[in-house]
Amino acid sequence: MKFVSPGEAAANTNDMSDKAGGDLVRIGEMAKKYGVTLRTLRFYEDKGLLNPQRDGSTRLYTRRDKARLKLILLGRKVGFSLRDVKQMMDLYDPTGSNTKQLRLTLDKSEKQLARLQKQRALIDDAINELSNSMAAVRQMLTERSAPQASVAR
Amino acid sequence: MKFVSPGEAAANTNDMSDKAGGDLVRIGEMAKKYGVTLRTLRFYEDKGLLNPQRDGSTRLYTRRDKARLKLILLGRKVGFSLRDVKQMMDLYDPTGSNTKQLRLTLDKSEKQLARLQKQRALIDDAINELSNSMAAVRQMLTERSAPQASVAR
DNA sequence: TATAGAATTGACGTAAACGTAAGGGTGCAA
DNA sequence: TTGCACCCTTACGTTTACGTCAATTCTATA
Repeated sequence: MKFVSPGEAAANTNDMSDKAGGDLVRIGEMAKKYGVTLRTLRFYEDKGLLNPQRDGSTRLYTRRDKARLKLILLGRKVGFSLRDVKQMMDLYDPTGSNTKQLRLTLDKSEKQLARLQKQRALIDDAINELSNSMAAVRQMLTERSAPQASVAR
Repeated sequence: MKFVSPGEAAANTNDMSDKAGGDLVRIGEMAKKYGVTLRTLRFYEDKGLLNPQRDGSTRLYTRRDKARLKLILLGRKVGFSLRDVKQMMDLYDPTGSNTKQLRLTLDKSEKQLARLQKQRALIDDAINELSNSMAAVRQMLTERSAPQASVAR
């Protein structure tokens, strides 16, 4: 059974033969499309974040999987753990207002935002400290005619 | 053989009986003084970052060890790996201008500074993205009378 | 002297998100 | 038929800086 020959895959328009939304892609194309490795996609699946169909043993990713992957990548970008992402996504219910999901997401987001701001503060701190000691080191290098070392004493 | 009774340890002024600089402290006090665990101190020693004297099997930290620990903690704070810290400290030579050490330190520092700035940029990015999606989620929560979910589709 | 408070050396465990083989299958073009 | 290009599962390895026992010993003090 054939789905998309690797060559013409990019030229794939809208087939829409399948009710669930056509354009099934295999793992290689999926990976290329989103800049991740095959291992990553399989890993996400293993962790319950993705659930592609199968043709025999071959994974086939649908539009839905792509949407989920986008969310995962966004989550990862803003610093959520995969566990968090999973928790939030698991609450998604196509029928319903998803209030719980949204609330949880908002809650986690607030906490994550706080973490990020803290991290930024730490990094700013580190940058300052580092800049200071760099200045000191430069000092010592320029006046290294006077042999007093004061770094490791 | 007794060194410092845990109680009066804090009231320890300058003994200076030993040529190498007195005020030897054991690991417990050392840890308390610098806010690290015993495990950490032993770990640093294991990695060749510290080299306390011994009284039998008991570690005794000198002024020199304290200075080194301070450096380690500073390095850690600005994001150096322990390996980096060790490399830099290993070049320290009490007799000499330490030009090599200083150059290496400066070199590593520049790279680390670049990494920190990159990280800050990433975090700023993340903060922005997160803020945006939070706004979107809030939107959806306020207008959740209209049951169109658009998060996980 | 009994006991509590330090210290010691091992040595396995942890976290996160994959990397990296190893070994094997399928389909298609030359 | 050979040879790629893909795909699969299983499973150990990686990284960093320690955490967490476990079993034992030392020492000071009441």
